Amino acid sequence: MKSKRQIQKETTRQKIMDTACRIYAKEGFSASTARIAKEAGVSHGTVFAHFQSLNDLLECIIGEFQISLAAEFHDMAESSISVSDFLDTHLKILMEHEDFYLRLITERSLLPEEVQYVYADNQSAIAHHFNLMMSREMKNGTIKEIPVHMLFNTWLGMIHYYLWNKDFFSPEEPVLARYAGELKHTFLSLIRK
Amino acid sequence: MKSKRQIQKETTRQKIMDTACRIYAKEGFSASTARIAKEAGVSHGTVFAHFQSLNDLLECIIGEFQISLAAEFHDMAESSISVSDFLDTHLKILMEHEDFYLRLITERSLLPEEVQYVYADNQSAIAHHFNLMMSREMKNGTIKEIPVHMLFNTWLGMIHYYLWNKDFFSPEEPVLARYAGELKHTFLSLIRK
Amino acid sequence: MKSKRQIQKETTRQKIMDTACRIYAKEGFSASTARIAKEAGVSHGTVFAHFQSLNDLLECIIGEFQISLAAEFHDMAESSISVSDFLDTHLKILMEHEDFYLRLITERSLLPEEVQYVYADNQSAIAHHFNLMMSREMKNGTIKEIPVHMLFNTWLGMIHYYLWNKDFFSPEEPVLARYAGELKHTFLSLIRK
Amino acid sequence: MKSKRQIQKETTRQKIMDTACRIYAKEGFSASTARIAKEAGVSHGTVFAHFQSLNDLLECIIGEFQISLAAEFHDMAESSISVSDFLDTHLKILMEHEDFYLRLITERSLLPEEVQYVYADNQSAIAHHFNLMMSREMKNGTIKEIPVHMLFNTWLGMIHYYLWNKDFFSPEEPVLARYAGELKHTFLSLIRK
DNA sequence: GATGAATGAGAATTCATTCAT
DNA sequence: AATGAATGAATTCTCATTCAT
Repeated sequence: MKSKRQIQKETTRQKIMDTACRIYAKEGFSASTARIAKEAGVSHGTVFAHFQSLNDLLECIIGEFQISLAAEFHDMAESSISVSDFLDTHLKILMEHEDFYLRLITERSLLPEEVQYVYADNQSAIAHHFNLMMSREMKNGTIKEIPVHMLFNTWLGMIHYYLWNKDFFSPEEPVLARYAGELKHTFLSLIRK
Repeated sequence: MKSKRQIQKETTRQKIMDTACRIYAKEGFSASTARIAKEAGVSHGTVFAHFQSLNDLLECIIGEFQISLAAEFHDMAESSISVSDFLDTHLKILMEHEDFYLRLITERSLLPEEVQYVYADNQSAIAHHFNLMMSREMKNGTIKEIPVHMLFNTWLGMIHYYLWNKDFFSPEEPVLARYAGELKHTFLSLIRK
Repeated sequence: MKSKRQIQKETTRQKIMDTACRIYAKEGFSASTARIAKEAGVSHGTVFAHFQSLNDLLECIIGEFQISLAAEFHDMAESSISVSDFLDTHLKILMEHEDFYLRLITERSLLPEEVQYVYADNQSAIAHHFNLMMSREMKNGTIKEIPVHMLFNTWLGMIHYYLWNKDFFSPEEPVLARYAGELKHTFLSLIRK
Repeated sequence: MKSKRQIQKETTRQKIMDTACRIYAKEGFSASTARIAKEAGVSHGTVFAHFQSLNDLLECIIGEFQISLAAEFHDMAESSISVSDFLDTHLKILMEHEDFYLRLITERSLLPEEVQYVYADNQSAIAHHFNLMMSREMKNGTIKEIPVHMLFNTWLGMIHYYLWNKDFFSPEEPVLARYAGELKHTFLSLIRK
């Protein structure tokens, strides 16, 4: 059982992470630690009482995000049998985290190196599921014979392209929700024999 | 006819732009104005004598870049008849400017909003050429019946995906040169009936 | 008789002081209170439960150090008859505490004013012994007729000079151990008629 | 001939250095750059426009100080023939810079390493003059046969001891002025046969 | 037109100290 | 008595921008 103080600590830490996450999602990773502290309702020093450095904060936030994504993807892999289901679920998961995911892919270069590895690891987990499924379909002869990694890159490329150009495609509302159908349909048309 | 002074002014302006362009391509858009001035061999103040602000400088540089890209694309459109040729030329043009183009798409969030419109405008010029060609091919029945704008987004999505993940795909040497063949081949396989 | 709680309190207090002393000797007085608490195995707050402030801690530590030095000097005074013995013992005592003593004299400016008085008091105790002995020798006609306080200042000046320039004279190993003989010999040569 | 701006620049730089020097002499090297800027009547940023970093400022200030001391010592070496003259001049030079010199020797450990070499270099220049003179005297048989480097260390040890204990010996007025005579007399008595 | 010294508003980070638990 | 999370002022340093020369 946790003591009151442990709970308080965890609460504060989570408050900082949530606030940072929200601000990063809304305005990007260049938000200052002072800004985050203020918005989280804690002192500037408190941020550094919980995180060694800004990099550490970023690592934790992005790590947590990736872990939660990975968990969702894992569940997805179990349940989704058809390619169509898979793409639906993939899009659905990304849609639920669109803002933050968008920042992650558009501002990746601003982030410390360590964080980027976390990202890469996670992507390859998804790729693995994707590839297994596509290989199966290919054997069944329902889709074209194209190296599976290229199929994955094409699919993710399409999604990222829409996210990346969100302000062009859908400045106000979420892009993925709006174009999910079209994306999936196009991809399926492309891979179909 | 231009006075000597006007020529001098133009020369200085171009020197600043060229230097900034080179530095941005090499090290990203976080390079400081002082750094650019020094490398261009002019005083720090001169940068602001020619450009109202850093944003203005960025706008000009990126605008110029897009215009030059657009010009190259225009020439391309004339000469390239087949889809295969078109993709080759598109890749070739991007390959020639890979460094700067990569910075442009990976660090876009650092750039002022105004710049982003410039970018969009240009992309649609390319899209126009692309769409014309694809429509023609579709009529000829050589490729699948898929909305042309989706084909364009898929193609550009693939290219950007490789650029954006350069550090994963090809950290040392240019990505596009290395994967141009695979990209083109995959795309052609996908759109073929 | 002390209650268990009082004993515990005293133990903790001493643990903090010992740890601080060790850290200060090794790394200087800029060590943080958090660092000391951690190394002592107590919470950061505990340091301030035992000492009103950092200054208070420093005062206590340095006070204790001086008292222990004074006690050792007192014993020395009893047993050492000749000047040569006296100098030997003086050096021996300082050698045993070289690290902390060195920090004390090289980083004195970081210390609170109050501490500096503690230091002064102790030095005069040593001076007293020194002076008694030198006066006796002077009467015996074995050494030059020079005001005893000047002899003391010369002697201590020499020692401090070597400590203060330790990084020049003997960066790795203890300075005093290395130069004790030379120091003593020189001083004796100087005061001899 | 210097332009107005060059003069202005030099003036500002010197103003910062002079102010820093004054503050350091009065209050020690822990004075903040903001404090120095304010007192010098310039913006905080200006300090860093003239000096790359705090370390750089310190290096410049201490370097300049040592150079000026070295110059004075050099002149001294020419003119002072007797040991007595030498000691007088040495004391006189130090007396003229007592405050800063005192900070330099009492807070040396707080200073960046690079600075410490500057200090060491200068000391050895003085030592060289001192040793030449003492060797000569020793040959003449007017003083005791003691290794010259030990004589130097004893002399400098005495001076530093008085400076270091200034608050004990002479808290209000300069120490060296007050004790110069006694210091010189004692040293001469000690080295005389 | 070009200069470059000066600006000052931030940035991340540290640390002695407090106080509710 | 001991805890340790929270504080916030202070630190060095960066950088786009201005303006007198």
